[in-house]
Amino acid sequence: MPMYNPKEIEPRWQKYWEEHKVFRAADVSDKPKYYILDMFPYPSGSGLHVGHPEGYTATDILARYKRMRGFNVLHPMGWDAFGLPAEQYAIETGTHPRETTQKNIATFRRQIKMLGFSYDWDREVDTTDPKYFKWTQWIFLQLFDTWYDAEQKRGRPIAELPIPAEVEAKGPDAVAAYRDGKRLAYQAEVPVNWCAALGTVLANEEVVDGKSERGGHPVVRMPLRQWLLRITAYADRLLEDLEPLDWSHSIKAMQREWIGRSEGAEVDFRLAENEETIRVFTTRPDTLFGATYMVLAPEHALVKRITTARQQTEVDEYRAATARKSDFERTEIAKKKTGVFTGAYALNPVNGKSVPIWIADYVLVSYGTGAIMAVPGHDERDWEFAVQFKLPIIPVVLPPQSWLQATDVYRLLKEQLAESQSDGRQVPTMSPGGMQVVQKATPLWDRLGQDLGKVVEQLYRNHIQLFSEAYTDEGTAINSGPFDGLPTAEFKAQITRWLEERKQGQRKVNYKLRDWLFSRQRYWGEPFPILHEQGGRIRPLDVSELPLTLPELDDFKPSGKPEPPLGKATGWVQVTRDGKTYLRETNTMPQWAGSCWYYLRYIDPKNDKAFCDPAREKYWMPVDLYVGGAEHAVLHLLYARFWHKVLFDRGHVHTPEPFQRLVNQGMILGEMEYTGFKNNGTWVSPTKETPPGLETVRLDEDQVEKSGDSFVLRENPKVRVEARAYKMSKSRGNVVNPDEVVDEYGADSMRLYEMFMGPLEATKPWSMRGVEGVFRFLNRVWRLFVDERGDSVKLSDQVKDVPPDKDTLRKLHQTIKKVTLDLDAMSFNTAIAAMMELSNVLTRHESRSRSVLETFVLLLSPFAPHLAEELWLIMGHGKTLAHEPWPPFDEGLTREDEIEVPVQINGKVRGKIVVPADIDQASLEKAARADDKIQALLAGKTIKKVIVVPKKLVNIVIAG
RNA sequence: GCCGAAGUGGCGGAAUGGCAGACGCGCCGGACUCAAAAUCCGGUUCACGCAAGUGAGUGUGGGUUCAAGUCCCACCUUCGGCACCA
Repeated sequence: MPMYNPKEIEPRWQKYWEEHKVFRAADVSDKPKYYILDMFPYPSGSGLHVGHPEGYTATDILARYKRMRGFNVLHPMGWDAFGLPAEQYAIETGTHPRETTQKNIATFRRQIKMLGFSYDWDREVDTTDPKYFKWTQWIFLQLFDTWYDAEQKRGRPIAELPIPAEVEAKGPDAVAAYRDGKRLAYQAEVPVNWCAALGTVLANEEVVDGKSERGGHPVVRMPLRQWLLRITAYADRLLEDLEPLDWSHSIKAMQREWIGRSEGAEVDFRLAENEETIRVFTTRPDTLFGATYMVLAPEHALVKRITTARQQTEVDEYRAATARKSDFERTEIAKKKTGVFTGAYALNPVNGKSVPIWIADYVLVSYGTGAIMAVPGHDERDWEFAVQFKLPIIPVVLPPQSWLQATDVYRLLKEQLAESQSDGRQVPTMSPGGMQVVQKATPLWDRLGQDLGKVVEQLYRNHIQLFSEAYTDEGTAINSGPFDGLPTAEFKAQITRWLEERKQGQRKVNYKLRDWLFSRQRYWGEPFPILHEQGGRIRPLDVSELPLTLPELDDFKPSGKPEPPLGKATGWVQVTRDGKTYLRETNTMPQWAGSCWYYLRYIDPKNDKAFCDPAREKYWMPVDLYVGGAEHAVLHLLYARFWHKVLFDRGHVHTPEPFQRLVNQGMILGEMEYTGFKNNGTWVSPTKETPPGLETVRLDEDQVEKSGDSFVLRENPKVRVEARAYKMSKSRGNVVNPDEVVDEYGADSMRLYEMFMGPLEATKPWSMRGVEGVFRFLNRVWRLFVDERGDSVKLSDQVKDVPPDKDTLRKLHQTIKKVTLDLDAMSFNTAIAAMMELSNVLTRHESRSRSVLETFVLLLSPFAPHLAEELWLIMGHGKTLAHEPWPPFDEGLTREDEIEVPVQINGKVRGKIVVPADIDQASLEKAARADDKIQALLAGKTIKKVIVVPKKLVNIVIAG
């Protein structure tokens, strides 16, 4: 009974591939290279998830395809194995994270191998392997040894940093401190997100809604000495170099937004009372004349010095309250603005007017200068604040009429006008605000020729308080002294020059991007290769001392204080060098570190002299295609690009960008679920906000039916039910385990289904029935070759050494063409559909041409490699098909002899004609007109126009 | 609120401005079978009709065009990201 048996076939071929090293990438080769990379996984304890193999299958298909197209393909896999869960588990059970990690890696490796991916396993990397993180530490030392030369726009060795004479004069300590302050890896006392439950500091991006991303524990802000990486120095280059990359528009947009470049000016406001100045950043220097107050962030250093005695208590209280709030709370309660007056005043540099200085938590200390000039007329936040605290509002930008006429003021006056013209009756009810508008408008009415537009404009100029919101776009300057009448852009340029001439301001570019908080108070991470001398001097380890491995610990429990657990390893921490005693850095690197450069290590994974051999780097880089989940759209990709640029500046890699093309696979959701709702036992339809406390009932597919736009209960069609697929999660119980799928249908079916579900980049629900569908397809393919009724596995008698008939040959070449073009476009689902069509055609034939079947196997082989290898073997080939040339197609053979062309009358299909494929335009029109049905419909009508699209259609336009 | 992606049969989805629904699932009918499963063949957007057919139809409303799922404008919904960034 030689049935298709993936359980037997698949392990056998996996063993063959491994033993024969079929997928080894040559380090040097005359062939063109193709580097195709997957985002390597974090080997979690729960094993592989069906989401992982989606991207891996896509890249594997392409890797196999590219090999057949004659490329030397680099397709590696590895493990991003440092991470919190293993340490969390160690804290709970005392198991060493290394042990947990190795176990998890073994599971992942087994699961990934079971799917038959063509990885070059000799290149496997593991970020927790000292042979690997030796070079992670080495790259950190490169960052430590680099400063950013803003003039040359590149990172340079710290030894080349010019030391100012006055620093030099203060001695070697001052010079060292100066250097340390310029390095790309530097220490600073920064307010960090301290998570007591995890016993660690989290990066901003690891904090979601004021809670830790992992575990959902509360997070508070506290100042701590930390390592930071000066990624902000590279902000401009990270932005500019994004442009030419072949990445999706949306990922580029997300990165751009994250970097958040904004152009504007820094302006200095002198204090009224003393010599202090407050520097603010603004993107709208053209609104300076409308600055009626200033706001400092509560944490701003100047607050202490400027607060007057009278306001002291209030300010202190406000500052204390702010410090207690997490970032989350600060934004949560953002609906209503809060703040207090400091008692101090500053002088507006453009007109010398005195403006009050407030503090408020809507100003962030970490952006710009931590202080703003408030222009309530033209900034929404300032408007709200000014209304709240009754601060003056001065309009300095005249909005266009289109905006003015969309305001409540305009609408109100218009209504008023209509009322009075109709019967002169008083408007029965009018708000006090409305009354005011009318009252202010009345004297203007006759003076401005009863022009409503002019009246509203005049009201805007003189009574801006009547309006309900700030106008924040560009317009024409008003109330701005000599600058009146200038359009915004021109004004900005002029005022910036004006400020620069008076040394009161300058052009300035700001970024949302912050320096990267690079240290963690954890055990399971790369130790920093840094020694601390008493007195604060730091000394990097020598390259020869790398790798610096982790000390063994008895327990991994956090101290509950911000001190990292490595501090417990006293023997490890104390070091003597050249007779001096040093303390090792006890922070460790974050999980991102290892993943920032792994793609380089794959190129030369065993090198112990360098992170990567330069000649090999030159051959393989950049990565031609990088595939992974969109969750890494910003951080991983931004961090990796940053490290790559530093390595580039320091001459270690030859491309400024690591990943030429990036594709994000979509998420795979659980199976579609139907949910009904019951209230006290009675079925109810869900509403927009379904009240809590309703009983939810999982419904079977045949209990529901479609009615209009929604699904309803079959037994009671008045009751709507919810139909949707959810994210897979343990708690929902809708997780699909690849082991089970492979066990039941085999790896080839799993692979094929993952690709057949829909476009790679789309989010799509899983369906076990769908897996069964592709499994049936593979069974049909098997039966094309093998007679299942025979006693042993051998080629079916129906396969004959005969040339194919014309139709089959055409279908074959059409399929080759379709599959080839679809692979190049990564449209895997339609390529599979094309192969299904071919197999459907072949199934119908009693006898099958051997040459057609051979070509078909080659087409199928990247998708279902095990089955394809087996069939190739059955056809009598002695070795793997992995390096067989990809079948070419003959364009001439794909063409049909006859085609069916629709004939339309006024755009509606009214008939179809069969004509020779190479028919000329005139004959096609003639044939269309000659068709019986068409003639009948045309009888007695006037033809206005005939459109003939060669080989496509004829459209006859008639009158009436 | 802002940015991005997407809305097509019962479901997943397919369609260089040129026959909407390829392919698969599900369902219906038939063949094979004592029967079932598996397999093979046929049908399957909806409405009306015995049928030939007719009409409607790609989130909604407008527009461009001989022709719109596809292009333009406005809006709605869902998903992803960002969110007091001055």
